[in-house]
Amino acid sequence: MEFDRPADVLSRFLDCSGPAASALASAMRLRDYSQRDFIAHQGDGNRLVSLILEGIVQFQAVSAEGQTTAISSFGPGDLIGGTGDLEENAYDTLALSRVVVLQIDGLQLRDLMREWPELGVGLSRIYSGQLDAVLDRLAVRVTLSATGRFYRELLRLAGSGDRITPPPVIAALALSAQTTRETGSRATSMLERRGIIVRDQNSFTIVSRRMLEELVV
Amino acid sequence: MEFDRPADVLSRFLDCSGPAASALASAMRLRDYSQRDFIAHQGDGNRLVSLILEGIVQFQAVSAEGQTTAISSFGPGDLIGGTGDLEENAYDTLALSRVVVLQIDGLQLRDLMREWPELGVGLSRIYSGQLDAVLDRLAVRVTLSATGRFYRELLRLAGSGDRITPPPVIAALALSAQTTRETGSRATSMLERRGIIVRDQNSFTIVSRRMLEELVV
DNA sequence: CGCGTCTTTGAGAGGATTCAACGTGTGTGG
DNA sequence: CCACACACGTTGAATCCTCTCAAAGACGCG
Repeated sequence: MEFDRPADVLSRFLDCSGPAASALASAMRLRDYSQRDFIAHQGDGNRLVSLILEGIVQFQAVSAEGQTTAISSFGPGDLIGGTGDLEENAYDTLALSRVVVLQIDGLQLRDLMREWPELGVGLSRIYSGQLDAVLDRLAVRVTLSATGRFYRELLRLAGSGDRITPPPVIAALALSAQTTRETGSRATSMLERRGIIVRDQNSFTIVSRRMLEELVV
Repeated sequence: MEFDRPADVLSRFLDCSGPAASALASAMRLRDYSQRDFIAHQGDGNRLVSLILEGIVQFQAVSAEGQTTAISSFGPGDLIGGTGDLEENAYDTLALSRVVVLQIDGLQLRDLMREWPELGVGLSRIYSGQLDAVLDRLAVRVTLSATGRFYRELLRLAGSGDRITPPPVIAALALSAQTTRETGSRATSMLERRGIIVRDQNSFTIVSRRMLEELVV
């Protein structure tokens, strides 16, 4: 991916014409972050708009007591930062892996959109998709129990298959289910005791998908 | 507002030219809902995109045990429904007051955007604003305590003034702070006991805004 | 080998919800 | 006009879900 010209990448992600993509590309700067870099901090203004080309970006909030919880994570094709209207973020933005983005100032993007309206088409599609995803996540957070969310993430990870290789990292799964390692570990061993899953050295097999699905409450 | 021509309203909300607004307006249907009407149910597909002209729309999730929690609420200028990509909503959409919307099928909107790219500019601005708002709300949900969220909603309701008339409905406030009536009531009477607010028959006065703000944790 | 990360399990604490009961006001239908 | 249902508010008590703290072992890496 990083060998493509930025304009091509933009044209693909935003589904826009060559000239528009070129104009935008020349206004954006390529930037990369290594794993665990902070892209933005809680309290920063988010004037900068970044289009993720590669890697996973996670938003996480730290509560008053200091524990951090993952709010949401985004990948290639997603936009982070945005309006520039909002005063500041209520969360940290960090790179979960090596991350490559194209960045532009929010106001400058707005100006460019006036010149190349078609850019808005792709942007609105992306934003709308992210909005749906986040709303869904919020609904799940409110509706489901901690273990329920954990099981749900497990099912999502398994996809349509029943085997997960390599075995998932409990801590990471728990974090993305917005709970703690310990809760994840307890939930997993409960599944194992009940025979709903089988674990071995290098894989994770769902024996009874139905039973697992019933635990998502 | 309802006396304006739809095209004018659209032009204002989407910040687009007259012709584009007219084209869009002729493809959208005006529709209104009375208070407490369901606009969409949990599990429905959301092919339909609605632009809110008037009224407040609330998304609420019902958990397995049956209690409902408000996820987010939107007002005039906001968009509900969306991509059409997502299979189904994880929440109910209901009218909190009388609501007037302009509706269009999501796919049809996509076609129109191909013809009038400038529509995307306004749409992306709206979506991006909503995304920020929802992310903020998610962060708050994860970070703050139940009473903290309640106090925060109270401050938001008060705006820059110190007096709220008519006095807010505790139950509604609690719901929008994603907690229960009881917790809201307890939080309120605590404020009163400590002299941070004063309540009478028909108003609600914040005596010490600073102290109230300190309780938002 | 030491270090850091991951996992596991137990015990404890705390926050928030749930259940229950009661008083109040409002609107509706007989 | 009155009885009644219904939503709201208040308070107490109990419960339960999660998180925190703690400790210990396994594993991979430099």
